[in-house]
Amino acid sequence: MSTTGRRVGRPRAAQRPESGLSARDELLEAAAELFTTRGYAATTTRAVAERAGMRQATMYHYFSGKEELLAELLESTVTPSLALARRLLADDVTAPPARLHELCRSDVELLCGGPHNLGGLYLLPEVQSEAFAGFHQVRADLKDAYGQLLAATDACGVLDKTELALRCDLVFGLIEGVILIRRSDPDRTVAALAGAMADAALRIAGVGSAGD
Amino acid sequence: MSTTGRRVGRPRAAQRPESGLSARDELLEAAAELFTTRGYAATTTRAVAERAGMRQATMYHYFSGKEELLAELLESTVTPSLALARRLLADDVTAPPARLHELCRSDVELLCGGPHNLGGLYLLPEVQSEAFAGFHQVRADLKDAYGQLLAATDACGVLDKTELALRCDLVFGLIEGVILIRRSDPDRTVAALAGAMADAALRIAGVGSAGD
DNA sequence: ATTATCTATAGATCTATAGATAATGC
DNA sequence: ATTATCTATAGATCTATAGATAATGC
Repeated sequence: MSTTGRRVGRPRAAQRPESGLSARDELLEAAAELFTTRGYAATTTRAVAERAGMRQATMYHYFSGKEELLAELLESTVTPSLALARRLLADDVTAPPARLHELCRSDVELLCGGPHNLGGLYLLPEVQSEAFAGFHQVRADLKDAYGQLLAATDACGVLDKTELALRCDLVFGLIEGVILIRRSDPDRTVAALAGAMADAALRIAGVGSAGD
Repeated sequence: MSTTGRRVGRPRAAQRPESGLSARDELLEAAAELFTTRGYAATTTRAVAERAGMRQATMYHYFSGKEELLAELLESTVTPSLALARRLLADDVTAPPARLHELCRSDVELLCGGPHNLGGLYLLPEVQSEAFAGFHQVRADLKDAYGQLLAATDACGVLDKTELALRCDLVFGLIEGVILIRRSDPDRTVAALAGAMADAALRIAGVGSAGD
């Protein structure tokens, strides 16, 4: 029974109060802050490790390098959204527009939720590389879910395939655009913004009431 | 009268066909490509210079460093839009919704126009630094112009100040979001997208016809 | 003389590995 | 014995400057 936080292994050189996180999570947390504020390439492995409370070389005990840190952070931004989208797709009780609204709303909340505008990581040019195929796959699945809900929303089948794809791009772009809004105006009330964006998404989808 | 391209100064080590651009513009062009595809911090001064056809040290004859290159590229993405916005604000013939529509449409065209998704540079975390105050000022002015056109569009004065500010954020966010759309789907027909986004912007503004 | 370029390089990094060390666990 | 950490460092950069050089201009 370890009452104090004494752990296996050589003690750290710079002792700090216990964060409660595992060393691995301390590194992810540090990387999230530094990558989002200074940029990925501009952040050194030393900066990440030291902010996490350990020496540079120790990082390699947990990650093979910066790239692995980024890949893990990226996936954490889309995985919860995809899980929600799958739940909403399976829901055959709620009307499609309400489900689309809910997906948009929660997605905005998730993207704005954490302390570090993690969504902004996806804007890094480096992310286009194939090293992040896992992330791109999850994101593509998420977008596909948007497309399915959009199609369901257009119950009468007014829109053809091309038009649906265009609206999907617009809605998905609007929602991901919240990353830019959050960046230029970080102290916004998230709940209000999320609701307004979901309303806007429905208007773009073509089911918004004319004068709400 | 110089029929050949013989110029003052020591000749370049690696001779290439005349690009027609000044050395300064060759550097900006090279930087635009590399910054947008590989990222700012990941791009070395050597990479920029060599792609522009000169040696690394020569770059310092034209720019004080990478930062100055980025600052100049950034401003080039918003200055034309602001000029257009000012023209539209001064136009007292065209109806406000049509002017807002035109601003959105051209803005999308400008952001998607060049060969290099230059708008994407604005997503770089480094840009938040004060070194780019000039760019941020122009962008703020542009957003302000959007706000004024939006207010004019709401002729009856249905929306209060807060609601107008929110819609301005949404519209501006939607338009800038085209950067993300372009990145994930680079081969899109720009004209169609620009029209669709301008339509979507008007719907968000609250003046879209219900069933178009 | 002026200019645009070059070559060379000092100094400052940064990454990733090798190998030592100081805990706990058995 | 196992583990988490440390220290030290080789090798590979990258930036920015100093100073030389090869054109044109007068």
